[in-house]
Amino acid sequence: MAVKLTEKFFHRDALEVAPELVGKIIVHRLDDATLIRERIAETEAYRGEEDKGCHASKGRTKRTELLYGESGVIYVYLCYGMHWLMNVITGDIDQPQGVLLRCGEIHNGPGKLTKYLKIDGSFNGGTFCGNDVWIEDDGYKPEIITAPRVGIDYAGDYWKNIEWRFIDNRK
DNA sequence: TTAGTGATATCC
DNA sequence: GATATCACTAAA
Repeated sequence: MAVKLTEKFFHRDALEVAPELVGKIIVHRLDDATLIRERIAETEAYRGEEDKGCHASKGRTKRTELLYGESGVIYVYLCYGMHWLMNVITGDIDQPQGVLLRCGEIHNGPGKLTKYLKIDGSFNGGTFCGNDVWIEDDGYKPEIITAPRVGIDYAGDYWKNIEWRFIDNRK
């Protein structure tokens, strides 16, 4: 019994959505109808302009515009010229918040996750509520542990240590 | 540990 | 137009 998540699921606070996304299954349907599935093992919440780890903390730009937009939107970001990091936008319009899908159960690391799922920049601005990429709930209830987010050393002690990273403890 | 990679933002 | 930055990975 796999239930496809709808816009309603994403239209909540990032801090509610992020832990609930752990254990869900992301599905990508290719042109030839092949389904690529991977269970999400780790997410991170990014929330608001005051969150120094969030791209939107530097202000609203063309790049971060999506963060302010509709929930359920896919925000794909090219990092270090090679790796696509995949986010889902949550919350209300004009609130820059989202959840980074940091890694899957099989393929650890955000770069590997998107590579396996064949996600790239062409998905930026898409939606998880469409027919190409979506997220399923098959009833799996992971044991979730929290941890400080990674890769935001520049964000200062407060934001650096806040535990907005959610990991499936089964890993 | 370090090199490589490219879009973005920020500085001229 | 130029440069500094960056939520990473692979190779060594």
